[in-house]
Amino acid sequence: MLTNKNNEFEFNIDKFYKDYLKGPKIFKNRNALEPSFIPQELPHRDKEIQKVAEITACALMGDAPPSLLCYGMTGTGKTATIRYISQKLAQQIIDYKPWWIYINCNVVSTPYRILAHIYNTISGREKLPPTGLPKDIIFKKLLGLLDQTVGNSICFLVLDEIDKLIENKKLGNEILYDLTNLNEDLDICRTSLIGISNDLKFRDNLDPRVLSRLGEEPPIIFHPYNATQLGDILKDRADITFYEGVLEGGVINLCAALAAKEDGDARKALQLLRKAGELAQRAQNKMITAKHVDEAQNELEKDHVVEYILGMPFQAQLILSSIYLLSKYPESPDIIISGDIYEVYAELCSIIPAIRKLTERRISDYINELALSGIISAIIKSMGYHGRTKIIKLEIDMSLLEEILKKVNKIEKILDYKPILLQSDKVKLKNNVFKRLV
DNA sequence: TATCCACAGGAAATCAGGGTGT
DNA sequence: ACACCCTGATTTCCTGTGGATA
Repeated sequence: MLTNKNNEFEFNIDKFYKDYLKGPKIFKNRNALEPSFIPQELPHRDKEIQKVAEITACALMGDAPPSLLCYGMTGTGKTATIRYISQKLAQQIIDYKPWWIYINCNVVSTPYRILAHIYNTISGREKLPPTGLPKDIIFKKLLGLLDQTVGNSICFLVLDEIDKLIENKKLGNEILYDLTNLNEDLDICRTSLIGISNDLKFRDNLDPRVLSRLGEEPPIIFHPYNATQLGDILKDRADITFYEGVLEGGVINLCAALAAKEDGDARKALQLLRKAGELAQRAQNKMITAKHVDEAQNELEKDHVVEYILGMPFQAQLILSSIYLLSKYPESPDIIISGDIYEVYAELCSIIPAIRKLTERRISDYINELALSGIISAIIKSMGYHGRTKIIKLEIDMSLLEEILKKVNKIEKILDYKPILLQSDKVKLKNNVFKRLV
C-alpha cells in the first residue's frame, strides 16, 4: 500500500504507469470496434450488397446509377454496406475516379449547408462561408464546380439519415428535389443520390415529385441481425481487436444475445464488447469475462442517460426537473399529466432568476423529445369530459435522475423545492378522477 | 346523443444572432 | 453602413379529437 509518513494514502503516478505497462494486455488494435471501421467482409449482408451492386454496376460503364434508398434500423449495416460498395467499385473502375460524398443529415442539416458541404468537399481548398450567401448562388457555384472538377466522372451523394431532412417538410423536399435533379443542369458531370434512413415512414412526407425520383428503384431493406449473425460479426472484429486468449468463452455470445434483444443493433454489440474490454483493461484483468459484459451493459446505459440529460438545453432540463419534483413527494399524484408539468415548470421559472418562461406549445415539444429519448414515456390519453392529455411516466431511476440533475448549476438548488401545486387540492381532485379513469 | 374538456400538434410568422458582398 | 441571407428557437394562430358527462 502506498502511504506517506502520516500514513495517508498517496498516489504514485509514475509507479502506476509502470505497473500498468507491465500488467495484462487486452487490446491489440482498438480500431476494429470503432463505428467508423469498415471490415474486409460484411457478414450476412450478401443479399443487400448484391442488390446495391446491381443497381450501381452501371457506374462501371460510366453511367450514373439511378437514385437509391436504403432502409433499416440503426446498426443493420446500411452505411457500412454503402461504404463497402464504394471501395469495391473504386477497385474495379480504372478509367475514372468516382467521387463519394457522405453527408450525415443529422449533422449537416440544412439545405444551404448541404450544398456548401458538397462544394467544400469537392473543391478541397476554396471553402464557402458557413452562412450569409443566398442559396441559389451556392447552387450555381456548385453546378460549375461539378462540371469543372468532377468533370467526366460520377459523383455519388450519400445522404445518411435522410429522414432528418424531411423533418422540415418544405425545405427538406426542396433540397431533395434540387439534388435529384442536378443532372438536368449539368453538362458533363453526372450525379447519383443514395439515401439512407432508419425510418420507413419518412416517405410519407416526401413530395410526389421527389418520391418519383428517389423511388425509381425499389428500396433496399436491411433487416436486423439475429444473435447468431451478430456473433459472427463480433468474432471477426474480436480477432482483430484483442490478443489471443483474452476472451473468456461465451463472452461473444453474451454480447450478441444482449444486442439481439435490442433490435439486433450491431453497433451496440460492438460497443458492448469494446466497453467490456476497456473495463477488463482498467481493472488489470487478464481476461474479459461475462461479468465485464454485464458491467459494460450497465455503464453504457447509464452513460447514455447522463450524457443525454447533461447535453439537453436548460429549458428541457427544467421540464425534467418539474417531472422529478412532481414525483418526489408523498403528496405527488399517481398520474403526471402535461398540464401539471407546465404549472410546476412555470413556477420554477419564476423562482430561478433570469429565466424566460416558454409557451405551453414549446414545452409540449420538449416533452415529446424527452419521450423519444426514452427518459420518460408519454401516452396520449383521452379522459373524456376531462379532456385529452399526455400521461407521463419517468422511465429512469429517481436516484439516478437526482444525481444527474444535481450536476446542473441552477437546478441543483431547486431539487428540494416543493411546488405549490402539490399543496393545493386541485391535484388531489384531479388525481382521484384520473385514477378512476385510467 | 350532443357537448365540451384539456390538451395535441401542424403551419406560418417572428426574433435574434451569425454572416455576406457592395 | 446597408440591404440582404441563413438558421435555430420560439411564438402565434390554429384546427383536431376521444370519450365521460349532462
